[in-house]
Amino acid sequence: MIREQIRQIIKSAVSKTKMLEKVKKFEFSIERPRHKKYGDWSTNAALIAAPLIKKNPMDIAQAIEKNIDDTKGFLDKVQIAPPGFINMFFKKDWYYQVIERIEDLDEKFGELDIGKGQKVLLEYVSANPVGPLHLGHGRWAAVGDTLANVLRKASYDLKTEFYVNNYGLQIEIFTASVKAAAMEKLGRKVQWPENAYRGKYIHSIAGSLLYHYGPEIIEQEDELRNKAYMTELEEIKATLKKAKVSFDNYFEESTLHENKNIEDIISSLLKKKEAYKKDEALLLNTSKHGDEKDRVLVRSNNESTYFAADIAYHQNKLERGFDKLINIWGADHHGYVARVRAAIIALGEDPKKLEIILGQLVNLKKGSKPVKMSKRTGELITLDDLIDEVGVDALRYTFLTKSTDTTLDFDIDLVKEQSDKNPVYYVQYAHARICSILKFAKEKRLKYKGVKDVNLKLLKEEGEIDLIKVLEEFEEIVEKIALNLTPHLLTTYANKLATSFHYFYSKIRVISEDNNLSQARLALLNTAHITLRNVLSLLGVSAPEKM
RNA sequence: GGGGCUGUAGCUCAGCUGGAUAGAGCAGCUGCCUCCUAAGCAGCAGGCCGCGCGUUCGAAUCGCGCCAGUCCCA
Repeated sequence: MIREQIRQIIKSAVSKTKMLEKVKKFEFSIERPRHKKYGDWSTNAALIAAPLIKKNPMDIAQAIEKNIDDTKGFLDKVQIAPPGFINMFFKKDWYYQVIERIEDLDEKFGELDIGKGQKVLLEYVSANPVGPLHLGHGRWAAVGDTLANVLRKASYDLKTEFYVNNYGLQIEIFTASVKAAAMEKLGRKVQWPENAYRGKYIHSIAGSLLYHYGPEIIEQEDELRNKAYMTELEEIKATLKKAKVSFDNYFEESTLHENKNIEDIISSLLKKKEAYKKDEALLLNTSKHGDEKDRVLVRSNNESTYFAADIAYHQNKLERGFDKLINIWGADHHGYVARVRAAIIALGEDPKKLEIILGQLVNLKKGSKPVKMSKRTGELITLDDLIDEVGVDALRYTFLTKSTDTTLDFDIDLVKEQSDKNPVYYVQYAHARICSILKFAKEKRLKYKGVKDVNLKLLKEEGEIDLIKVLEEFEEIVEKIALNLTPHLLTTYANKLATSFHYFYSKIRVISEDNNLSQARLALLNTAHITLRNVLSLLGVSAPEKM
């Protein structure tokens, strides 16, 4: 990328000054200045150097500037600005090159090789299959899916996974609830379990099971349990599909029990002397590895804990050869992070392989009133309903405008009400406008010849050059997201790109009497089209041809 | 009591691996459609970047302390 090329140029200029020969570590930044008057790129090298060699930063800057060797010839001018910035201005020719490159790369524009050779497993959503997905799940679905798209674009060998919690107390209560609902349907006397799930969906699952398997299913305990949660899991998958989210793998917790993975992990931890007996229970020595206290693996009634299963699960992931495990967890699980990390250390694995994105929660609101989200009250707004109400595009985009670090107030009324003015439409509208111009060109029987046969030098308006500059940033955005796991930067960029395009659109007419100029502008339009399409595709948001 | 996250414009939020005049959307006000879609553009107004101290040539950004909100654990 261009940033590294500039870094090399500055580096060699610095070494030619011979000022920093005695300095061992010299790190400076290459950045895009906020204001145009400071050029296209800028470096603080002189400011960093000043205290190291006790010289005036302006003098150092001047010395560096004199030694800049622009072999590729894309620098128009270099300026020194107080207190010691070196600002570089690029020739327009350099930006014309960007157009050629984008057109050439097309849908590959934005691809990077930074992740090459790294196997990554991204686990997210992982909702218990005992009820429909709700708003909070939707946030992680959108964030996780887009993050996955970006990581793949950055050449990571990525797999996505949904951990299905189909074992344990929750499932038993859920099964008992479905059973009670089924019996009620058959007119039998029912004792609803304590803490029963009471939602409408419980009754519809019961109805569906009775319809497909007859009343006998009620008495077949294992069958009932499996069919019940699998029915719900299918619902979850359908909702995910609606949200345009798909997983490479659904990993069922029960397999860890069936394959004795949990037993194995426990005996191996005992052997390593990481686990110990206390009273009748078995504990893992997590406090030795940074957790605040030791945690129970097996209770005194001889049942293994959820934690034990989770250790086995993570071990399983590592055994599958992943170099990095990324988990997206809701912030309410944050107390869990330390103990899972500790467990990984106890297993003798590298805890750095585990990266956990703790996503803050979503508060659902209707107007100014908070809406309680509980699976058991039965009164809950499902993700499915929500997609119907606001649309996938608006939903995904909205979720991706916020950093995972912020608690999100999601006001249904507001999102519905303002849907016309939602930022997603602003971005999509830019795409529709591009298509509209292309359509108009077609009507005029004006055929774009391809960048090789176009005189790009005709592009010299401010609105044109500025647009190219924004297009060029796309790769940096992909890089930043992949390295920092911050997919929300994509909407910030999408918005910037749309703004730049809308400005271009309002100032510059693409199709005109001047044929050569029209061709040049069609080249630019084409690259804007490619970039916007690629951005929207990473976001999982549709790119409409008209609106 | 301990911990995670947050505190930036009236509202919802970007920016936070330190940079030169702090941004967007919504809400408000003023202009702009005989011309590729006005779901747009241009402009106005709106900010002790929670508070204090520190580090630095330079702090919304880093460190420490405090205050507030939220969630988790006790």
